[in-house]
Amino acid sequence: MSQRLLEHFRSRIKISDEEFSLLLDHMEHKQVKKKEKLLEIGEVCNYTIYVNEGLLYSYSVDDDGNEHVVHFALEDYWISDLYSFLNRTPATVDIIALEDSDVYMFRYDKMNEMFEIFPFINTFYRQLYEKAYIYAQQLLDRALGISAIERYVQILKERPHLIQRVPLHLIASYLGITPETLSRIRRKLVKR
Amino acid sequence: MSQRLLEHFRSRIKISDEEFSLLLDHMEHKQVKKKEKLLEIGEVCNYTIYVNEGLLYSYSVDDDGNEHVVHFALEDYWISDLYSFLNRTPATVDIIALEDSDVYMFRYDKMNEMFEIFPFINTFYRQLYEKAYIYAQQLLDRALGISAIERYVQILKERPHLIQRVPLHLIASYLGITPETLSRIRRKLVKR
DNA sequence: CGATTTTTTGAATCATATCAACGTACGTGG
DNA sequence: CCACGTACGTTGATATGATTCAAAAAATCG
Repeated sequence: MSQRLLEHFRSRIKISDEEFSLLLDHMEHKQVKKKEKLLEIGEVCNYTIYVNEGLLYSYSVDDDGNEHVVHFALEDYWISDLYSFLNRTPATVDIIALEDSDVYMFRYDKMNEMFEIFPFINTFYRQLYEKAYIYAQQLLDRALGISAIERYVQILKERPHLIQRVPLHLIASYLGITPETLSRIRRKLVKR
Repeated sequence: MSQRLLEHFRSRIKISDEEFSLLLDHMEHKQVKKKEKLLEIGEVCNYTIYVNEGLLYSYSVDDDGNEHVVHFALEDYWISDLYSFLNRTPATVDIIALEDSDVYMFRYDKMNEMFEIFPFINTFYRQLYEKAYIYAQQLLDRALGISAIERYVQILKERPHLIQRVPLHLIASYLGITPETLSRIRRKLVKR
């Protein structure tokens, strides 16, 4: 069911049922199995992915081979390697399903066509990226300004579902700390 | 002279001289003196500011009273408190001129009007925020994944002008480290 | 020039990483 | 459906990088 996706668009722009139906024709619908890889480092990213059901995440690998989780996308989130997608350069992240998932995808080839057929998609994406940018800035501000324990508490508050559905070592990686440190933080918090 | 701003638009969208002229009529042009404040924490942010000449920066103040530099905007950059601007909520940053500057500003009241008169502005902003989002993500990835010294080296490489024009304690604040640590990092680097 | 701001230096302390070991849970093939 | 292997989480000891506080040196401003 694409009800969630329709609501998602309607929260930002005016779109009729017919327009939405037409738009859906330009998207791809896919079921992905847990652990399935939707993008591999080095490939050019051809999709922006909307998560209708399930949970995907992306991670980069640094020069020392350390993985670093960049983004978790659960229901109603988008995920992609935007830089690779827009600039047609090799992706710097893997995107992998953490759970069996149901996704809708925009293919790069169709983007420009879409912006012509549906001018309102510009408005939609402008608003989407405004929000994404603001959120990234907030995370950055926190990453630099507050301690690991406070960052964990923030995430507990803001995205509680994440903690329930994601293994702790991935949360640690997302927070930029080691699993050991996260374990110790959690012990401290329980004691309180 | 608004030549730089015209180029700035033309790098993203098609815009005729007349359209640009009309667009300019919807913007405000201002000279600001060094140390002048363009936005104060608590106010609602009414502008997105384009830096034509000079250098502005924004910083937040955390619960412990520590200032944290969020953004440096030199020539051809934009600066604002986007969350405050879009949601009409109190700003969380001050915006201050670090040098005498020359800026063009979009006022909030006129934004919706502008999106109607100039539909291509949606496209422009979409692309602007795509880029801003990507950059913020990169910074975040670095903030969490690499050490202070590597972050400083990165900024040296990517925005060398910044180091030349901005006091080091503000660079330190931007990197999320203390001025003392930055001083020690620089000593190490010189020794190499 | 004097006053203020900026940068540097040193010593003690704190937060987090690292390395190593162990316990637990989990799913997968037999 | 059980047992084994792998993935996940915790704990301890030690090392490292960054902060804090105090002070002095250097640069900049009016």
